[in-house]
Amino acid sequence: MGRQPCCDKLGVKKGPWTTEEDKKLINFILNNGHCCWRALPKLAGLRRCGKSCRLRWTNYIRPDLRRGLLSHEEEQLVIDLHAHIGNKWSKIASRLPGRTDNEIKNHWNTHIKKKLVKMGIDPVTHQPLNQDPNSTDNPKNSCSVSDDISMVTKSSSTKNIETNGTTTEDESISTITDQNSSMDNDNHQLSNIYNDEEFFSYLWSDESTKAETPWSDSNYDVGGTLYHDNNVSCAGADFPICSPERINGVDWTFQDYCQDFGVHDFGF
DNA sequence: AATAACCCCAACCGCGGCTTG
DNA sequence: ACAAGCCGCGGTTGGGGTTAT
Repeated sequence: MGRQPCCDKLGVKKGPWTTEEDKKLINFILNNGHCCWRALPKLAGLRRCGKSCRLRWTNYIRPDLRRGLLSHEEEQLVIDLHAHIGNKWSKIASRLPGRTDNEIKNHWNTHIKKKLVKMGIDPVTHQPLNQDPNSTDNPKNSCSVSDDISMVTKSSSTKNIETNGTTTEDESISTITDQNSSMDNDNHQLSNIYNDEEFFSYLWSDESTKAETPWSDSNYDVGGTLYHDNNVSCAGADFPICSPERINGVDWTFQDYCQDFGVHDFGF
């Protein structure tokens, strides 16, 4: 009955990944994809459990990741999405290309949360801290916050966030869009997301996946049919290279990604 | 210079939903 | 139908790095 055990708990390594382990993981996934996380460690010669490999790949190694702090616009988007859907980090991350749920969660807990509290905003309800969360009063009367955050707060506080997963939309999204109207091209993607009225119904639904992110947008699906364009030879092996992807107005290739987060150290 | 306090984030843990046999 | 296991998600933590004293 049932499946085989996921992994042999005995002899499974824990803790920080070494460069050597990363190299093995990258080499294996680039050559074979990650069709099955359970089998991957053994096939790749890693003494890790599949879960750990998946985490390492999705949160750190994945070539489409953007490193570094979240931009101001990304931060605003996170705040607004959080006001709508709460701690659905994976869904929030699906709207920030190159960002992981773990990264956003960390950023929320270490930066945004504190920032909101400092501004007198409850990071859970997105209401002013001294105001009854159920109240529909205009928060502007009871709270003074910075322009950026107050805009977000205003938008979220004029909305009924219900626990059953439905919400009554109003002009809040366009409010934010107005604010973003002065953004440069790099930020248009984000403002478009704000402006996407269908987006929030997408988020509420179970249909939402990461299918719209650049990563799973076919170009980076190493588990499937991807790397269709070119190959590059390295250390006697052919590594597939994806088509350039446009993120925030910049054309990226797999090599760019690798260089950006240091995979060149592995010999790519 | 030493050390205490704080910050940050990679990685682990546990749970729920889904899949498999 | 059901038990066992996988996968993905959100919460939490440990330790390295940084700043303050």
